Amino acid sequence: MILFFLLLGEEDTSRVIVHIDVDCFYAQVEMIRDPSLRDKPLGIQQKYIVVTCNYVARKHGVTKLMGIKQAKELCPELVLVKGEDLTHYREMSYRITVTLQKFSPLVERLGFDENFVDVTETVDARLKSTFSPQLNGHIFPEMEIEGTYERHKRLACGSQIAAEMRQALHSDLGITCCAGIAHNKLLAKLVAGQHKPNQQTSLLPGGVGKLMGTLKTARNIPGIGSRTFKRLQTLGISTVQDLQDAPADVLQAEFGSQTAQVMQQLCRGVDPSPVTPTGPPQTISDEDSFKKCASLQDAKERMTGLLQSLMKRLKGDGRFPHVLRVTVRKLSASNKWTNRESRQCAIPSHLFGTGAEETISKLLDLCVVLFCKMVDVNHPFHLTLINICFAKLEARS
DNA sequence: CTGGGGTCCT
DNA sequence: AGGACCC
Repeated sequence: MILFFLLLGEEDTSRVIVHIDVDCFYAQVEMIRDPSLRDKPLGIQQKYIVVTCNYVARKHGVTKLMGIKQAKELCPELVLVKGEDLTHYREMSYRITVTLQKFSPLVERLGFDENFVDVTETVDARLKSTFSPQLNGHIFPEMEIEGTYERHKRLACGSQIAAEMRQALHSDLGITCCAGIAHNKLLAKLVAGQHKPNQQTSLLPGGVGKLMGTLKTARNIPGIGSRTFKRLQTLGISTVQDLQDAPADVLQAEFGSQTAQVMQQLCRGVDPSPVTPTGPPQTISDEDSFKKCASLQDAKERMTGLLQSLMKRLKGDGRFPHVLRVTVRKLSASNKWTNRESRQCAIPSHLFGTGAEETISKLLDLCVVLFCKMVDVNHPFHLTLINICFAKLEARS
């Protein structure tokens, strides 16, 4: 059956994908830790930025990634909680993924607060009983007639499973979220945003065109980032409709045939990418940004702090890293982005044989070597960020 | 006065 | 080692 679609160059619409998107994640974690924050406007602060805020704060016009100063102007009573230490968020994030894994082993994480779950097999199993599920939650596009979803049993079944997932997250962890249910990852993610917060939306296959039409520009298509969007604008392409109408040869000339084809599929709501189970992290990193770091002594103190925190996380992970990477950001008049430099080296396995103190001291020596490959410490320098990353994590050898 | 993370590809 | 993308 699937072969038949593929041979005709058509899409497989038989999958059922659920996208789970936690409501204002960091703010929820802090409200769980301190319930007295629930009815107050709450912002999570990293350096000078409100990275996210609860819905009480949003009513006052506070938004994600807003400067502290502007947020306080809009909402003088805004309560700010520092969120630079991600420990609690990371822990809750993995608890959420583990809870979802009870419904299907096919769970893919996207950042700390989103998960894709492929529930196709669960749907197939449930539909073998004669039971016919009712659709749970909102539907897109909205329709007047209820109960006409007989053709969409699989979607309705998926929406029941999504409701069960959301119930489990709420009763087990106290977390509320949105869910989107559709036949691929792109559409599940996009439709999840239709009704917020703490609601779920299912996409009828006939609503794909309309859903894609709700996007303001092609930049809002996941997978089309700022860089690609600028190149599209160069070609006079800005809206999703522009992209749908763009001649294939124009896109191929700018991006190459593979990228062009993926973009043409995405803008039509076509996304064959599988839900790839995420597993344990590939890297463990810790970073700090600051106004100024201008001496090797200062850098060593900061790197020691990062290493201490990383060693604790490594203990919880159980694996050992075989690569160490140090990244710095140098102060530069123009682009604050992309001006990061990194150097990496192998970690001798014997380094983790002794006590933690000794290990940290030897890792710091390696960090300093890497650091000095990027920064000439005999001349004045001005750094605004240091990152240390453990990579090639393996079971130990 | 734009975080602190992550992924994969080139 | 850097660059794109995601949150």
